[in-house]
Amino acid sequence: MKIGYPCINQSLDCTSSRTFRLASYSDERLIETVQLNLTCLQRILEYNVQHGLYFFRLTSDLVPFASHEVNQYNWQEHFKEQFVQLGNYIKQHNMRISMHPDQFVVLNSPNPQTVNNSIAELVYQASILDLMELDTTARLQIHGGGAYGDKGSAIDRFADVYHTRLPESVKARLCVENDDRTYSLLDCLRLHELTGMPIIFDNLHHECVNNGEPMREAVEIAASTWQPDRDGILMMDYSAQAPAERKGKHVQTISEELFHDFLVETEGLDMDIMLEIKDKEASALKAVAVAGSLGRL
DNA sequence: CGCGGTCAAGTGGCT
DNA sequence: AGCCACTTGACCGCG
Repeated sequence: MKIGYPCINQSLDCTSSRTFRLASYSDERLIETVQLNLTCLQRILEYNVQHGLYFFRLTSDLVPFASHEVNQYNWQEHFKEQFVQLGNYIKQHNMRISMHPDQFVVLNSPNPQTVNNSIAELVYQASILDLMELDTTARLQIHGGGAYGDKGSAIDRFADVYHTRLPESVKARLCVENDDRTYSLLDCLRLHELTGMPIIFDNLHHECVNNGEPMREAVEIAASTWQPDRDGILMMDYSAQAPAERKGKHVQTISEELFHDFLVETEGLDMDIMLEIKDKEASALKAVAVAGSLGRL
């Protein structure tokens, strides 16, 4: 079991998510920003290794405007060697990597431009993992998208785009995550049947939207969609409901007791856990301690 | 130099 | 009807 956190490290004085306004775009600004982001990413990875955190989500902002037409610069070639070096470090330390394209990536949108933009963004994010020469256990996670009043049709449209529009580089890494209002675990299972994509499981979203599956059974269902030799073991996002906040809002800091209970409930199941908790690596470190005390690491 | 409005992109639920 | 939340705030103009 590997434990990690997404995108941002709050203990270091750098960010790998630097960007700039579209109006400020220039190739020079791009090169400068990507250089800062990659340098910081290396520092974050080193921090993670030093602290036993072997799962990490790369920010979508590593290369600003990477899928926007304003950016025609061949950053892939310019930073080729640095991506290889980062990938080597990741592989040397046996780290697991994911990326999570943001809410604008919607493969089943009725708007063709939205679909085109979404595919371009997926191609960009897959290319980051390819440039790092990571195997297909490094994944891209997206949600099912909208329902548009007819979820069955939306699911079919997703599968059609998957088969007819996505390049192999994306299909090799894509997985679908149950969300907190539209696509339940069973909806994702339908997408899995139609495409072969594994399902990345989110426990908090499952608490928000489900079809009655107990937590352990839900984890088992999601895990069964992963082919370990090709996809790696189950990836999951773990969070807990922020008390007295709207449904689905993530807590500020981990409850070690709740996390302990979750691990007990899923005893014997192998998975990598991404902590979607506001205070980032602080909670991840506590989670590592809890998992270690249960002999799960 | 710090504050705060705004930023490429979508969707749906809540107030 | 508008706001908010979402994997993650950061940029930049203005006072």
